[in-house]
Amino acid sequence: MNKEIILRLSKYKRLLQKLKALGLEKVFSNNLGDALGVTSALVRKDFSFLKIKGNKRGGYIIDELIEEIDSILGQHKPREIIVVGCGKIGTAIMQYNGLARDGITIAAGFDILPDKVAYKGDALILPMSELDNFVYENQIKVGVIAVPESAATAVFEKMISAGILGYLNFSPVELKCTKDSQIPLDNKSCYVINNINLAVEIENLFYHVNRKEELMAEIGDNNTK
Amino acid sequence: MNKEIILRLSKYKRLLQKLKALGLEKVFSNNLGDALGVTSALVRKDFSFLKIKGNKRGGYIIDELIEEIDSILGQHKPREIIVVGCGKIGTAIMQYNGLARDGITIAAGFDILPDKVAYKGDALILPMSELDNFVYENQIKVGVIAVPESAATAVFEKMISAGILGYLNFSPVELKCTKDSQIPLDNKSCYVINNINLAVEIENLFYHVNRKEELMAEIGDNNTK
DNA sequence: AACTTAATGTGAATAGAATAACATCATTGA
DNA sequence: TCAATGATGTTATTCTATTCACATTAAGTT
Repeated sequence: MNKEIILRLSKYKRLLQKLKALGLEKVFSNNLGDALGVTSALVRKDFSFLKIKGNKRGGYIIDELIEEIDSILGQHKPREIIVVGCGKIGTAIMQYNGLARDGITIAAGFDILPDKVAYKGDALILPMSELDNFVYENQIKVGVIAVPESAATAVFEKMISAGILGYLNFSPVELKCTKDSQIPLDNKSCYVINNINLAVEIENLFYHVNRKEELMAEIGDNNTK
Repeated sequence: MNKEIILRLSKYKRLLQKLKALGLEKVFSNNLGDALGVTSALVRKDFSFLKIKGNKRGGYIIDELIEEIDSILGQHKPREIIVVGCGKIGTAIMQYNGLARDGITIAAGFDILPDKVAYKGDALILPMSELDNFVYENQIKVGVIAVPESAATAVFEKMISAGILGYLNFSPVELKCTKDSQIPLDNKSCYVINNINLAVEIENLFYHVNRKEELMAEIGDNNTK
C-alpha cells in the first residue's frame, strides 16, 4: 500500500469539513486534487482503493466521504496520546488546541522529575517513573517524544517497553523501528515512527532556496546577455 | 533530481559529526546506510551524484565528507530565519537550541501586536508592521509560520510579498507554491514550502498502529486455531 | 609480484507512485 | 427517446526512487 494515501486522506477530510461548513454538499475529484496539489485521477484512485464510490456524473457526497474516511482512519476509536518531555516543544504540543478538533487528547505529559504537580493544557505532568503504569492502565498506544537529544534513545526505549507503538519524535535523533518488529511483536519493538528534525527541515529549505536563487541568477544573466 | 537526497545529506552530516566526535576517521557506505535505514548502494549513489569520491577499499574520509556536504548544503552562507506567530509553538522554535548548532539563527519573531518589547530566546519580537522592512533590510529568505489557522493564509501572503522564499508551516492550512513560481519570480511566489500538520501526523500514527494491531490480532487468531 | 579481499562506483532491474488517457455510464436537454 | 455532456472508475504509461548485482580497483597478504 501507499504510505502517502493515509496522509492524503487526513487532508481530504479536513478540507471536506471546511467545505461542508460552507454549505457545500457535493465535491468533485478535481476540487480535492486542486486543494492538495495532486491530479484528480489520484484522488479518484485513492477513493477507489478505499472502496469509496462516487456518482458517475455528480461527484462525491461530502457527508458520505467524511463518514467513510473517518471510519477508515478510525476516528471513532479513542485517541489518547502522551507527551514525553515537557520542555518548550512538549508544552507547546500539549497546549495546542488543533488536536482536540480531531478527537486527539493528551492523556498526560511526562518529565524526569516535575518539581511540582503541574498541568500543561488540560493534562497532568507525571514523573517518568509513572510511565509504565500509566501507559498500561490507560492503554496508550501513541506518544510524542520531545526531550533533548541526550535523553532521546533512553526515553524511546522506556516508551517501547511500556508498550507505545506509534511515535512522533521531535528530538534530533533518528529513531527507527527494529526490523523484526513486523510480525512477532515482542516488547522491544514498535510499529511506526515519524521523525521531525527541525534543523534538518530548515536546512533543507535553505538548500532549495539557495539553489533556486542560483538558478534564477543564471537565467537572469542569460536574458540580459 | 531527487528531493530526498538533500534530506539524507543533512542526516548523513549529523551522523558524521557524531562519529567524528567519537574519534572515527573513516566511514563505509554500509555504516551510513544502516543508520539511516537505507541500503549502502543508495548511500554510494547519493555521493556519486554529488561527485563525492571515496576510496575503493577504505570507505570515505569523514572530514572530507563533512566538508563536501557542508559546501553542498551551503553551510557557509548566512542562515537567518524569522518566526511569524509567537504563541506556544513559535516560541518553542525560537528557544530551541538545536538550530544554532547548524548555524541557523533566529533573526526575529513577529506577532500581530506584541504588547511589550519582548525577547524569546535571543531574538526580539517585532510587530507584523515591521515585517516587510525587516525582511528587506536583513535579506531574510526563510521563515517559520506558527500562527493559528485563521491567520495562516493572510500571514503567508504578507510573507510572500515581503520576499520570503522558503517556509516551514506549522499551521493546519496546507500552503502551496503557486504553479508559475518556477521561472518568472514575481513578488507573489515562493520556492519551497514544508507543511507540518500535527493533527495529520498524529492521525496517521493512529491509523498505522490500529491497522497493525488488527493484523496482529488476525495472525494471533490463526496461530491459536 | 601475483592473489585475495573488501570496499567503491554504476548500469540494469525492480518497485512504487503519480499522471495521462480513455472507456463507462448517469444525467441533462432537445 | 436519444444524443450530448461531464463526471467517475480504471487501465496503461511515465516517471522517479531504490535496490540489486557486478565490474572495478585499491589495499593488504603470501
